[in-house]
Formats: sequence, C-alpha cells, structure tokens
Amino acid sequence: MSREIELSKSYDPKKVEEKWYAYWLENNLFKADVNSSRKHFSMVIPPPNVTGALHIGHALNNTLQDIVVRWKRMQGYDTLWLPGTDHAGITTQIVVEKHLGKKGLHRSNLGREEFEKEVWRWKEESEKVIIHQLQKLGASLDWSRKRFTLDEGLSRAVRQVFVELYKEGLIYRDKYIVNWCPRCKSAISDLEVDHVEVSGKLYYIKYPIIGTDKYVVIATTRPETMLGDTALAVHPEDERFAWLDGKKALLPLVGRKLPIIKDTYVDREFGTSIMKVTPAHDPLDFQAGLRHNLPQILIFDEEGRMNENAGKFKGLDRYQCREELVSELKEKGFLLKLEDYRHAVGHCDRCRTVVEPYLSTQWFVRIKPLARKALEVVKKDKIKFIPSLWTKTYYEWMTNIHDWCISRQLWWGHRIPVWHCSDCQEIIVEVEEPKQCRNCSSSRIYQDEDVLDTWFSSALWPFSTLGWPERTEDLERYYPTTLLITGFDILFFWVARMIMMGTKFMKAVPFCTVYFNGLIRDEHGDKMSKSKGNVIDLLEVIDKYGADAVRFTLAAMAAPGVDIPLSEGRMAGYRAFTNKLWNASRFVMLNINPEEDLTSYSRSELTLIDRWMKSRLNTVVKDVNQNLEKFRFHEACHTLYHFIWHEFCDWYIEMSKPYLSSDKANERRREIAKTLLVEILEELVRLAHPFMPFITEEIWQKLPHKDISIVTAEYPTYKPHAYDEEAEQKLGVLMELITKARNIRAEMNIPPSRLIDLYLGIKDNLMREFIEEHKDHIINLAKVKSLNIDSVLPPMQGCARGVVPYVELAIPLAGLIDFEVERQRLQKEIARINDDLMALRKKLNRKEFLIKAPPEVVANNKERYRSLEERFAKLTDSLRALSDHNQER
RNA sequence: AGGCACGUAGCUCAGGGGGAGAGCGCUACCUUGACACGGUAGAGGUCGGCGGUUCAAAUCCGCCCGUGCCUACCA
Repeated sequence: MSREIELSKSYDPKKVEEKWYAYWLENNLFKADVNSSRKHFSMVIPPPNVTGALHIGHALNNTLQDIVVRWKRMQGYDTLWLPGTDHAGITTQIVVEKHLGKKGLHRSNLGREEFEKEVWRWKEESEKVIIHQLQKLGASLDWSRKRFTLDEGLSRAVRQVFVELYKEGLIYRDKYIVNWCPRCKSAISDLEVDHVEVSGKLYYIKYPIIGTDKYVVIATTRPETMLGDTALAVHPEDERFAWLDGKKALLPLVGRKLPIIKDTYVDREFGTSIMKVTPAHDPLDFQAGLRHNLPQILIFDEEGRMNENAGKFKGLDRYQCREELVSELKEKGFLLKLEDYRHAVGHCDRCRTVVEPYLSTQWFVRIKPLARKALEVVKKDKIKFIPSLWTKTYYEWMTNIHDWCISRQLWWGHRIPVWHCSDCQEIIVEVEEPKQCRNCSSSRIYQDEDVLDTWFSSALWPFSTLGWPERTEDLERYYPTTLLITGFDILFFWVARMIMMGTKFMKAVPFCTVYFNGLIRDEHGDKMSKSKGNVIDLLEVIDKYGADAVRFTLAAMAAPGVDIPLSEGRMAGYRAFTNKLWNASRFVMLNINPEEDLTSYSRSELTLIDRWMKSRLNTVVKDVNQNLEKFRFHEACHTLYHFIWHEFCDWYIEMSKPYLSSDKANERRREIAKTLLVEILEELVRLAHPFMPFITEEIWQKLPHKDISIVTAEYPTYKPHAYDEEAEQKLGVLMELITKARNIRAEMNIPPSRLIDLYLGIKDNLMREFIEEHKDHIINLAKVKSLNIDSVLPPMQGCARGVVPYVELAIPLAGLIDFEVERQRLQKEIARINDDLMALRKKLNRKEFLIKAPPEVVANNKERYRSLEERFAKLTDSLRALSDHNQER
C-alpha cells in the first residue's frame, strides 16, 4: 500500500527535481578532481550575461552541454564543467539605465561610483536568477569554480593581456573613424553594428563652382554631414569633370571653399559620379582626407547634437538638423531633387540606434598577427568545428578582418589599464596602478576613463577562469578544454577571439572541438522576442512540463546547424514520454520486490523474447553512444524514445505480463522475467540519464544499485557479440503476425471485447515450433479464443485472411463476415503488393543491375521479390476463394 | 553585391545513392489491473521545378524558382 502511494499514476516532476539536485550538490558529484588519475574532460560555459534571466536559447545550449558532460562523467572521466557569468558591458549598462529611468534617475545624477554600485547590485540579483535557472534545468556544473568576468583574478588577466599586447605594439591608440552610438555615447566595434535595409531619401544638392555660373550636383543620404565637407572628389580619369581642374566649389549655406580632389575611390558609374568629402564623418572620406591632407571637421558631439562647427544649426539633434537644413536648401534653391532610396543603415546592435561614423581617439588591437595564428590552428585541424560548414565562414572573416576597436566610453566594465600624466602627457600602461609618472615623476596622473569591450575579457575566458596568469593546477590539467558548445551567432564575437587570445597567451588552442547549436525560433520560424510576445519562459515551461521534458524536447530538436522551431506542443509530447517511462517503471515496481524477486540466470534459461530485448537494447546502446560521439543529439533522442516507448513498453512489457501473473507460468520463469525487467530498466535509465537526469535518478534509486547516484554510475557500453540474430528475426515474425491479426480485426470491425479464432499456417518447421512456444502471447495480444497452428491452413470458408513472412493467417467469421468489406480489404493489399512487385520486377530484369549492383543488394531485392510474390499468390487465392464462396450463397 | 543554408505527410521537421520516416494533428474502435500525458488499427507524400552523373537519385552535380541567415566602406 505504501508503495502505491509512492508511485503515483502520473509522473510529478516537482516532487523529484529539487530533491535530487540538492542531493547531487550535497555529495559533490559535479566537482572536478584536479588530482584524479582518470582522464579528464573539460568545458567552460558560455557565460550568460548578467542582464536578467536566461531564455530558452540558453536552455538549449546548456542542455546540450549537460548531456555531454553527464555522459562523459558516467564514462568515468574526471569532468569539469565550469560555470560563470559575463558582465556584458553595454548590454547590462543599458538595462540598468532603463531600470533607473523608471525611477526617474539618470546615471549622470548618480555619478560613476554610485552607478557602478547600482550595476553590481543588479549583477548580484541577476546572477542569482541565472544560477537558479541552471540548477532547475539540472545543469551539472562545478559550482565551486564559478567565475565572473569582473572577478579580481579575471580582471588581473585582462590587464596582463592588455599590457603585454601594448608592449608588443599589438595594441595602439589612434584618432580614427569608428562606429559611434549616440545613445550609448560610445564607440562600438564593426561587429556590433547591424546593417538594416531601410527606406530613406537620396538628396541631390547643387554645389556652385566658384568663378563660373555653373554648379555640380552631389547626391547624399545624410545631407547634414555637408556641414563637415572639406572637399569634392571626382575620379581622376573622368573626362566629364576635366573642366573642374583648378576650380573650387562653394559649400551651400556655409560658404566654405572646397577644393576638388581626384581620387580613384570615386565610382564613375554611381550616382552623379562626383562626391562630397566629409573626413570626420565617413570612413572612406576619412582615408581620402588623409591622402589629400584635408581638414577634419567634426560637426556633432557624442550625443549626435550639432556643435559650433554647424553654425546656426548648433544644438539641434542630427535629424532635426537634417530637416531644417534641407528646407533651407530648398528655399535657397540648392536642393535639386529628392529620391526614394533603399539602403543599408548601421544600427547599434544593443540599442537599435542608428550609428554614425565618427572621428575620435580610441584604443585598437592590431588584429592581423593574431588572426594569422588563429587561422592556422583551424586550418591545421587543431580545432574542429561542428558542423564543419562554419569553418569556411571563419576563414573568410579571419582573412578580411579589420583592427578591433576595444575602448568603450562606458562606466561598466574593465577600466583600461592606462594612466595619463597631466604634466607631460606621458602614457603609462601597467598591470598595477602606478604612483607617479615614469617620465616626469609627477604624481598628477589619472587613469583612462574608458573601459574595454566586453568581448576582450570574454576572449580570455577559457584560461582566465582556470587561474591564468597564475600557473594553477587547474590550468595545467584542464587547458585546453575538450569542447565548447555555443551558438554560431557569436562565432566572430567570441569563438574567434578566444582562439586568437588562447593561441597567443597559452600557446595552445582554447578548445579542441567547437559544436555550434542552432538558434531557437518559435513554431513558425520567427525569432523570439519580447515585443512579439512569442518568448517561451524557461521556468514556466519547466514548471509546466518538467525539466526532463524540456531538456528532451530541446535535445530532440537540436539538429546541428539549423534553426530550431520550438513549440509548447512539443514539450507536451515529451512530457507524455517522461510519463510513459514513469509508468513503465511503475509497472515494474508494482510487480516486483527488488529485494526478494531477483535471481541469477544462465543464458539458456532466457526466452527468445528476453534475448530479443537484450539484443535490441545493446543495439540502442551502440546507437546512442555513437550519436553522442558525433553530437547528433536529436538522433540519440529519437532512438531512445522509440526504443523505450515502442519496443520496451509496447512489446517487452506486454509480453512479460503473462509470466508475472501467478497462474500462467512456473516459479522459475517468473523469477527470471522479473529479473530481466529490472535489469533492462536499470540499464535503460542509465542510458537515458544524460538526457533526463531527474526522472532517471528517481527511478534508478528505487532499483537495486551499488553507487550512491546514477550520476556516477557506469554508462552502458556496446557489446559487439551481444547481437542476437535468431531472436531478432523470430520476434520480428511474431510481432508482424500479431499486428496482422489486429489489423484484420480492426478492418473487419471486430470489437475488442470479442475474442477470435485464429488459424495459422506455417511451413517452416523451426518457425512453427517457435510460434507454438509463444502462442500465449498471440492469444493475449491479438485477443484470441482458440489458436490453431499447423503447417498449412485447413480448408475453410467464410474467413478473413492475411499473409506475413512465414505465416498465413485465417480468422473464421461465421455469420459475421461482410464479404464486400473483406473483398475490398484484400484487393487493397493485393494492389499495394502488386505495385511493389512491378517496381522490383523492372529492376531485377535489368542486366546492368544484376551485374553492377553489389551482390548483397541484388540478393536482398530477389528475396523481397520472392516474399512479395508468395504473399501476392496467397492473397489472390484468398480473394478467389471468397468470390467462389460468395457465389455459392 | 557576395557567401552559406534550407524547400520531404495538414503543421513543425529528421533522414541522406538500392524497401518514403518521426512528433503533433486527423479518422475509427477501446475506461483491457503500468500509463486516457493511455491502447489498437488506419488515412495522408510525383521528397520545390528542369536537366545531368549512375545499373540505381528524395539522396550526388548543374541551372532555375522560392525562403531564411551571415558578411559588405558605394555616396
């Protein structure tokens, strides 16, 4: 009775998940052992941003990592899966600013120090949420090694790397055109700019040529930048503009005299073939400006507000300025025309503001030397990308890479380890804060205001988390890490940069394999976003379906390298699966007392059904292991799902039932059946554990076991000699004939409550013997009253008939048979077989096929033909007999 | 503009040179002592189009159409 209560009719995840996660933690099961003599497996988590909570994409990423790490742990590896979070500079700062905004505050009111404190508080909260979510998901991370990118140790690593790169000349400071986000008031890197197609306008503006009554027409999408024009440019070989030689143009509204330069960067085919040059606000113009010694006039400030160089437009926002300037141009006759124009405009990928090319002084990483090495290690296969199609993308990007702007005008992040001397302007770059200027000994020094790009510290993650620059035991043992699992969307941002930094500072790749998981989308393939309202909340779905079902759904859909359309319907489906597994276990538990009922047995005591099940399980063990080796999570899941539901539950448990009831079997058989059920189930839950950690632990703990947890139990391994051909072949026949009998019942509308008489004709002696021995199963599963087995069917009339390999079936339906229904049923099947026969005949009649196809393929086809032909003949006979009978009546 | 994917059952997608698959949905029957989050049976597809390679193509190759994604300094 107490056991009935223990095993409720449906699986309730809430009752078991929390309990087992706490148990795992108490027993330190996730902790890596740096002194272990076993082989190691190591992996670092892609650190989630401390911006709030994890989304379902994180759940996918971490589920896959957890599957691998649990699998490796059970295989006996000393596993390290290192957890941590990322400070996520801009992203977090924006989130906290918005949060403050709701309270009517702005960071400028707080000041840098207070604001930083505020972000730290946010970080603490967010990290708590993230850790809680990961634990709910069952992630087996080594929490004793948790890291954060702004931790003291990691910050030290950042400074060390900066200083070393600087001293090698790989970091430099320069005045350059960068991507500028006026909302963030910061520079951002090329990667952080999203190019979005938008409908804009192309403005055609007349620029008068001084000393003539002529003008040239310039087309631009950003007319306000004309305030910073310092030249016009034409292609040197463009004859159409030869007349401009030695002339100057007059900048409308401003009155500045503009020289006309000749430069090949002008495209003669495009637009009006003559360009305005704005060196402080366009990257190409900037380069041209350097070539031609043009002045650089900055016309707006860091917020995108016009400055004193904009004359009377000073103080206006860039777009207001555009409006007013254009209307004035129109008024004064300088605006020739306006055209609709579609073009790609850069947006800040964090806040969606339109970015501006903007001249400012920034810090850069000279990337080529680093990229060259990083390219080499992948080309030499020191790092493998899965799916491999990303390799090519990586090569292309690494080859065309530009210097990396790493300074950000933010308050949240690693302060750049650079000090400026107020007296002599010396720049001091040191790991430790200097007390005085090393040049003039002045103590009037101050630290650079800027912080580093978040990805600068993320790039060090695989070794900074292990203790670098100290030579720790962890670093020695676990670097390079074995595997990285991440999304392909951060291939350039993160993966590529880790490879650059790892090869540079560790002289070794940061990981040996990178698996890229797909991106989660909604069921219609749309991106999930809060504004669309199609986001799936992680804790909510875990609450609704259970962590195991959520995990299994994600893993089952994780085909490599493709987007994953996720719907809750899927999760409901896999919740049903966990429930199925639960109930299969419940069946075993309710029938068996593991302490008393188990026995040892010899192979000769097993039925063919037992042998079939063991053989099938062995094959499934092979498949699952092989699929995990190849990161084919979805196939591993499908194999498990099909085996558990449609082989173990549908057939094996069903066929075990007669042996468990007291009247149908002898004591010895019953013992063995019970033992086998327990044995198979136990191996099965171990096999499924990496995918569904909670339910498998719950079941496993109720079964006889040695270790303290399934977490460290041995993972099933394939035994090459355990394949049992005889059992698989014979059970195949048994199952097919039962299915056929059921099929006839259903099609002849025989109600399930009505038992049938079943006649079987089996020529093959061995097969007949086997079926004889297992007739009870046919009786049970096909609902048979009397079963007659002989080498041929007796002559009978008024029967429904069927044929499967080795076996003919007849079901007398005296008084019940609807001849028309039976005739149609037979004709349908005959037609289907006939189609197959014709296709096969065609194939077998071709000489080339017989000569060139592999012999086993030919043999296989011939056998299929023979078998189909036999069924065809028998069914045709049945149909004829039916017609004869019909006529007699 | 280039690059890369994808187009298979009503829906969402696996598969990947020799017998068209899954989940959900659908139809019929069934509260059978593990499970109605269940059982049994079933319907449904010229595997985007056109060519090519091959004894054999949904699968490999080319072109086309359609859909996504990434990269890009054309005013």
